[in-house]
Amino acid sequence: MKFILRHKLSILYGISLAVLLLVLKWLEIKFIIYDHSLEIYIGAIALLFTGLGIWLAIKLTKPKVQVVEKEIYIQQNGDFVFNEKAFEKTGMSKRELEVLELMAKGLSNQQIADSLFVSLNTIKTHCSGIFFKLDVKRRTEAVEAARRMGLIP
Amino acid sequence: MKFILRHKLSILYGISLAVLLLVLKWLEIKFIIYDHSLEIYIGAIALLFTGLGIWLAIKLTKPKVQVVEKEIYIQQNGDFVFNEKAFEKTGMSKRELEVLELMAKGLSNQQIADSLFVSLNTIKTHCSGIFFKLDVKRRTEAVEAARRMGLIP
DNA sequence: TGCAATTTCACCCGAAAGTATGAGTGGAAA
DNA sequence: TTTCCACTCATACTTTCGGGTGAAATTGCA
Repeated sequence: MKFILRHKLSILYGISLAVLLLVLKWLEIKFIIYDHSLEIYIGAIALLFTGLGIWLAIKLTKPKVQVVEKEIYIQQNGDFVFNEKAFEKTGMSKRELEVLELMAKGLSNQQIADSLFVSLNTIKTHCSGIFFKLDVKRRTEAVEAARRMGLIP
Repeated sequence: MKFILRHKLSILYGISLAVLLLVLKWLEIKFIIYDHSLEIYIGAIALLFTGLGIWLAIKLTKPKVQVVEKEIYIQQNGDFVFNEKAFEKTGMSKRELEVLELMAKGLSNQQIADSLFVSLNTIKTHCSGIFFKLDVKRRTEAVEAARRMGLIP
């Protein structure tokens, strides 16, 4: 069933061609026309006008535009205060905090590297430092911990 | 000039018909076919396949997708309230939400699997579903998006 | 100027995450 | 009863992450 739905148009077109051939066969019997050049000629006409129809439809019909509304959720929490004390307690450097913030936004190490114009290896090093200082193992854990400590909103 | 531009399509179609007639005439001379039913038959074929072409084109042309971004503001006042509407809009299942919550706590896929007493592969499948429905690529991104939408605290 | 901390980068390797595809099961709806 | 969907699990593969280690370059401060 899936196959039929997926190839609906191909199948329909195939059927159309089959019908055309049948019509031609019928004509052959009807008029006892054995000159095959007529069949070829009719086929050419059919193709030509199919093309014409497609061209006409494309030119005449207004371009179909499907408007998709994408909702963007924006959180406005002005009540975030950076916990300076907690930050100092971790012993994190400024650069590490920068990386942590980008990490919390969901960026990959490569994206963070590109944002800060440094190499991927550098970001990895910073990550290791962050994980060590926050006493965590994974980036998601780090983000969770940092949020609880008030280092990021 | 204006007239030509305005009636471009009509003119072209007229020309097409004229060409068809000429072709028919040429055939009449060429094959000395005096049976007018053939002309009628060819005309019918032409019309039929023009229609087929139009129908095909209409069916085949994909609507251009235009994404309109709609901003939704959420005010966060201290304590967390679950955004039911946003949740329904994502189309996520209950199970996926469960996985998302554990994910946001910083658990690894294996830990989530152990918590929910299912296999690691199952969690991976759920993760893929979550990422698709939240339109993100990574777990950290998913957590960020879910938090903004008010799905998790 | 010299030292310490920070920042930068590199390489290797294993673990974890994520993709793609297919499939089986049970419950609810049509 | 059939169909649909959520949930489950699997295999195979690619990409990203993170650990370990070492080492330049830079910066800030004594």
